[in-house]
Amino acid sequence: MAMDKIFNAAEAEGRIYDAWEKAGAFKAGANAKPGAETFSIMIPPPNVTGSLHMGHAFNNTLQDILVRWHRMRGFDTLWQPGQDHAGIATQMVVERKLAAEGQPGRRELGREKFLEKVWEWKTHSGGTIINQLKRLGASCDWSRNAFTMSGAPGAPEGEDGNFHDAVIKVFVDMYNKGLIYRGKRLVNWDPHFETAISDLEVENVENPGHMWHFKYPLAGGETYTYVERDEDGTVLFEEERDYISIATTRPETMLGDGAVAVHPSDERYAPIVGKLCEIPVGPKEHRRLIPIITDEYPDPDFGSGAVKITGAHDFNDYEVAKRGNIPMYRLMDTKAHMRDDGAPYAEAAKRAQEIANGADFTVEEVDALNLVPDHLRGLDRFEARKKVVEEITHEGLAVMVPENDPRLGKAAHTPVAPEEGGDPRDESYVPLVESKPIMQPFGDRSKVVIEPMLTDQWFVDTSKIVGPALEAVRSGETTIMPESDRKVYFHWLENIEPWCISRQLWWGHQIPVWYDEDGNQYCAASEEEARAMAGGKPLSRDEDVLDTWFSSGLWPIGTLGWPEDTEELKKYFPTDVLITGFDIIFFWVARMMMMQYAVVGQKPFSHVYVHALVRDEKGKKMSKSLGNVLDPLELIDEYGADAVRFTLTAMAAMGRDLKLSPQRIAGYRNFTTKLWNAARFAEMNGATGSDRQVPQPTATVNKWIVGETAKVREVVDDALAGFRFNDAANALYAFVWGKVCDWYVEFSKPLLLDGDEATRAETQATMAWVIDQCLILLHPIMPYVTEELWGTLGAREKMLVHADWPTYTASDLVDPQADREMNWVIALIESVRSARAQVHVPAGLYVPLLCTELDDAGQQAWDNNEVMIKRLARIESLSRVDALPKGCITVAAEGGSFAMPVADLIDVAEEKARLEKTLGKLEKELGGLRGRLNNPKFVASAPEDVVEEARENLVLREEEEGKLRAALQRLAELG
RNA sequence: GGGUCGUUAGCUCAGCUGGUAGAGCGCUUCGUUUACACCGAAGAUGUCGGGGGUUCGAAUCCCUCACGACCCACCA
Repeated sequence: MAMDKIFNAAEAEGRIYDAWEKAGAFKAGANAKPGAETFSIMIPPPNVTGSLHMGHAFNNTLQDILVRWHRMRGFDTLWQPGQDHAGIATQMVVERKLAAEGQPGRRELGREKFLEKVWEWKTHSGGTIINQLKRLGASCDWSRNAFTMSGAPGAPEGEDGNFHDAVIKVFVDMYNKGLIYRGKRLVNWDPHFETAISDLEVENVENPGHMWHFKYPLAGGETYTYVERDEDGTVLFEEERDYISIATTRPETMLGDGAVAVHPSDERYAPIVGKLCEIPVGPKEHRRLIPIITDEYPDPDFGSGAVKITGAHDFNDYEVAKRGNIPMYRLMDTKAHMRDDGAPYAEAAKRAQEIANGADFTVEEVDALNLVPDHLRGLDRFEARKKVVEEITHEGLAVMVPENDPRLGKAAHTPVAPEEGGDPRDESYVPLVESKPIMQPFGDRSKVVIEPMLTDQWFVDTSKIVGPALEAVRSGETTIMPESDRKVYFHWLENIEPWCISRQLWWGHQIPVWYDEDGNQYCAASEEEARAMAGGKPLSRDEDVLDTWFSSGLWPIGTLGWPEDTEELKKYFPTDVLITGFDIIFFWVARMMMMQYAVVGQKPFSHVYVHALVRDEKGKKMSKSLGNVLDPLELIDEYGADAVRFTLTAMAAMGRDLKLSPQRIAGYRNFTTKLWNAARFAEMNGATGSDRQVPQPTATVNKWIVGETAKVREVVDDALAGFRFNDAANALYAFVWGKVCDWYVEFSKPLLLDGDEATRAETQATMAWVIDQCLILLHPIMPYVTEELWGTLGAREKMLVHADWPTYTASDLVDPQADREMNWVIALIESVRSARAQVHVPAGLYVPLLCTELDDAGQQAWDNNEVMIKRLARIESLSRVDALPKGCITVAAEGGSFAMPVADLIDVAEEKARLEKTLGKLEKELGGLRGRLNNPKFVASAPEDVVEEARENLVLREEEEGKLRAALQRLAELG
């Protein structure tokens, strides 16, 4: 049956993938040689909510290449797939779905019912990305597909793995070792999802904002002399003040101030340190007084040099408050609305005043106090901010400056006229509100401003487990590529902060800690155990679940059955390579390193290959909001999975962003077509069904291509071994297109069509073998076309996916004689074609070739390859002559001089120009060579082979130069 | 503010441990020769960001400047 002219990817891909799966081709250990080494890769588990994007396509293509390559080489290979339960993302998706369907919401359903809904959703919609990965051609062992919530309470049938057991066991063990603790800390609070999140889940974004300046009046109307001096102590400014000036970007938090801090060395405020000042907001009759304290934190050169301390709503203030035993008043609820609980303001303020005056207090008591004035209670924090600013300004306690004060910036704001007070000096004074960019923290999923919040959370004491993770990379036990990411890894781990692992969500691994009535903790793998520990006291379980990354941190062991001592764990752990994007080095890579060492005392993987981000053709990050997203599935539909994979591979140079354009993919789709047609040519000429033996041909071309094949095999193996995926892809592209298609197929035509029986048979066998080698070597990158051709071109014992990867070497198969000869032939053909084209000899015209001199090697090369040269260079005949007739175009070859007598065809001036141009280039080269060789220092200090090479080069170039000059000479005689 | 990376042909990028610059796309001219027009043949284009230095020799190593990107960070 005749083959089509192109590969029908859309038709073939599904069929081929099914065949692979049916054959169990991807199963762990499939195609392993007896006693083989193992090779294992853990897939970075995509979120169950995820769908395949370009980053996944890239990431998984690279993994698949390594996996297929090892599997073909006979390793005992495992590519472990699975999904992550993705706490926040999944809970969000299900809640949205419930809302869209008009079903009862999460809170109405209650925890248990809601979780049922999540599992339901997971069962029906959680497999999307698996099918998408299959379309890419990912050869994961799907029979082992894992899920980070498998085996959790409430998990339905089919989700009965033991990942949950692993997570719980790790928590309990770490708790017992003192590596996990609970405490009231200031954490990043996401008011949208109403949960704590870790530092890593916060994105700091610069936005235009304001900084207000307010006056905190001194208690009892006290005054002091405020003096500013320059470095020499000269007085710049001096006035009597009854207030201290405070700058803030968050006026609403003033309600929770516990103190005002100045730097101990700041002489401006020295007279008032230790005194009390008044928070200029809230009901007048209950104005709170707070102490002015000293702390190293305030920078005297920034703003007024005085900082308000709100320990419960700012990370810096929190530290200051801890140092100074300043009460931390929490102002907001879980939605970041101003608190609306507890006693009325007057009562709370009274107690706060006692504390400010020195009364003893506890953290719990302070946290219970609601210092939000009654009329602000329940307001959104931004609403409250507006009100606070208004009230203070109206009262005349904003710092006033002239309208033209540079600090005001360009942004106009309506000055609020003071009802009383204000600055008496000039009516045109306005409140000092600086417009400036402010760094604000946002939740990476909610996109809502994060609120620092004082809450009880669970933490991993990372400082205690970070050591081995650092040491492993320092010592090279685990390597991280590229180097720059290794530095990033170190930098982060060397400055590691405690990891907040509790989330106020429902979808996740619930923390295995129970409390009795007195608040004592019982950490155990089950409620029964906890109860036993508590001596039968009534217990209630901690409501929180664990950060998703806590469980994905256990991915390498959890997917292999730990804590059970499984065969797989013994065989495939530690894994060999982790391939991942730089964006999750901290989230995932670093945590896996820490956790695996903490739990099983071993590295999770030997190599980490960090790849770049896929961007659009303009270098922009692909994002839905920008609308520049390239959907890998659409691209696969249009160009085929092989083209998409090859493109990503060819562009996978380490360390840089990868800008993807459809045009590029089309180019590699053309490459698959090229390969297809080479195979088609082979098939049409009976060059199929290689018997897997390396051919031992006699014809030079055949010897040559066998050697070229061996060379590229070595290049590909070396490249893949070094994770230089692009080098492998480019070498194969150059070989298949540039060597096999451009030359070998062309050379073979006269042999196959007109050669004698033996030559034909030999060429068929060689070509069949070469094409097979192309398919084998390309298979890891382009699995579909290659598998299809493999099946088409012969009856095989095994599918290509399990074909034996070759081990022949260049030193075995390269015939230096054949190599030289073919290079000579190719150079001659190229020279003839070039000369013809430049003087416009009609492309189809066969012309005679004259030869004035030709050495033995050249003669032999000609004789061995005459038919091929004649065909490809369009030569009619070769004759030896003593002198060239007038009007020739000359062609130089190593060891020979050729010419084409085409006097009636050529334009003398054009030919002259051609020769001169060539000569010009040559001369430049000669100049460089002579310059170097005439330099005694070069000859003395350069390595011998370099000098030798230069010498040889010089001889060759000079020979060429001579021929060109002779040709010009003849031309001159003609003209 | 700290860190990392980048600046090479019109575009997108390769160039490992220094030996004198490459690929793909695009462009120009020619071509339908029995694998392929998703093709073939022949071409053109670079003071390798600027400036110093080390070296016989630097796109490649060092210093410096400029521009760009990304990551981290508490300046109220």
